[in-house]
Amino acid sequence: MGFSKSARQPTLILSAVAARFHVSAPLARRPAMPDASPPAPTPATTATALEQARRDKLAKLGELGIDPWGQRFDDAAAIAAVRTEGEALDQAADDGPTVRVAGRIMLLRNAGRLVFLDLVDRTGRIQVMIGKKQVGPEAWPVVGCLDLGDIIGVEGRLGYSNSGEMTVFASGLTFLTKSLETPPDKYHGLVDPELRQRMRYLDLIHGEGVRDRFVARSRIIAAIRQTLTDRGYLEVEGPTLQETAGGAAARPFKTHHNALDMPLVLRIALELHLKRLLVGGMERVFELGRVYRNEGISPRHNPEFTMLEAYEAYGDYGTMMDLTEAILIAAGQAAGAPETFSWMGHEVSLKPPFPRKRYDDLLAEVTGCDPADPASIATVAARHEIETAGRHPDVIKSELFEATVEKTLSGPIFVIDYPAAVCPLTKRKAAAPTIAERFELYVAGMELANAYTELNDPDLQEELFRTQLAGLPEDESMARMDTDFIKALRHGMPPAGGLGIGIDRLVMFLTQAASIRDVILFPIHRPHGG
RNA sequence: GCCCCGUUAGCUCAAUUGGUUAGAGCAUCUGACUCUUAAUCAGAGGGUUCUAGGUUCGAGUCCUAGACGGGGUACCA
Repeated sequence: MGFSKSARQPTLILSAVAARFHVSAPLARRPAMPDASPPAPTPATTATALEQARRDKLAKLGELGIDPWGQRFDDAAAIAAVRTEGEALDQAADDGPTVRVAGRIMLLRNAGRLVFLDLVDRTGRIQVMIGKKQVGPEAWPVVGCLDLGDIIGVEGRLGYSNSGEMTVFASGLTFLTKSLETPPDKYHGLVDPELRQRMRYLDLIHGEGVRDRFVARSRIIAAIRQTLTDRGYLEVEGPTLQETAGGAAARPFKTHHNALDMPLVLRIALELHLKRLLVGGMERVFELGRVYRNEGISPRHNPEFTMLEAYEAYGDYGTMMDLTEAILIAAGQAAGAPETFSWMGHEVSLKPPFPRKRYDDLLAEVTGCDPADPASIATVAARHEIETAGRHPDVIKSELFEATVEKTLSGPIFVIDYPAAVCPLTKRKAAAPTIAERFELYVAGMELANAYTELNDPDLQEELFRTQLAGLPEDESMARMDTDFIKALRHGMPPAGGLGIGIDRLVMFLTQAASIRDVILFPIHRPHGG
């Protein structure tokens, strides 16, 4: 849908002597609805009593010849820019410039024939004063129709009130949109976390720092894109509907395609298709996209979340460590995060270089076991009530690491060189085949990034898929056989480094949010029962 | 999935050991006010106490089940 010049709001005509309120297109000119039945009568309950008061004002605006749903309103300045302009003014003078702003009425203070209101737009807040004498008795009734939450445009002189508050002294007002619902408590705002998430639009208006956090999210993602494209990466889009959900260990969401009459799953990772593109000669690729995992919900897990994966031919996990550090620094700056701060009970520092520690060394430090000795690991694992019987030593080691080491990692810290058996997509160290060239970046005990020197030996990849699948339900293994992927590897994938970053967790970290739901605009919720 | 906690007016919150007609602020309505700042002042209206059962002379409060949410835990390499 495009915009046409004809839809432009007629220019406000102001007289220096007697300023008038602008009157927009009469309500009567609006096309009648096909079923021109009268508005549904509203029962006299509390809920609609509040709404009815607003509907009465809506009707009154119509009688005054004003469209309560507004039209295009051009040339409004950002309130933040107006405030900057106002800072430079002499507070005592009354010859400030005429400014034009638009926004939502957040506070309304009625002092008889004088009304003060706080107008908010995406950039800031400013006080507006409207006086009966200043606008004349004809236009004054419009002011009586204003409610908290209404959206208006205002034109007037920028100056200061007697009490020193920067103020737009209205000479013209354009009604832009009526709000039929009562806003939340004007002081406390919306507090109930359920309402805040289900009605995020209200949370964005009334919640302290909520909009800032989502602005930061947008800037973080832009900074990541910039960092990668500056390094010659191409952004691509892989399929979200797949036959086999590979690249991670998670239960997928299942769906079905009717025309093809085939089951499909939603992707759980981006990895395997991006690697196909490495085979295809796209030597530096990344994707920023949604993945879906049919798992539990927690302050750190949402069923759909945003992932970055990046692959660089001729690199390795060391290349990706440098890239990860560059991305975090750029994202931190974009979010305006301080260099050091406290988050989730951890003291964290964005000061590079981030420390790098070997997986086995951390395990030895924290648990006192000998990482090279399966018996020693099993003994310590048993003390942490980890099941050891009949399990691969690397799996026990991995569980022990998660149970003991993870929570001690304040970070950001690179944990490097993982036990190979839990890394079926990773290249082994040439000199030590039981060690995989993999790192995870931890912050506040939470995994933020995961990277490998990518396994590009098709025969080994196929073997790892098979052995990992043996005795394991497919849901529980990340090594889901993907013969098409093996076929691609057989054509030759260059040696490469690959990186995955959980964007939601990164945004949590950089905006110091306690829950993933604070950084996802519309996190999942059960429907309310009917 | 399991454990703990919560749900009272549009919003934010009270309500003694189970005891009168469930209160307050904001919001709404009526009135006053041309310099307010969560404006103020005077008055008024507004409730299926999440739902369904139960115990009791009496339930917002106790019990059972359910719904929704928050935290934890399991799962999530």
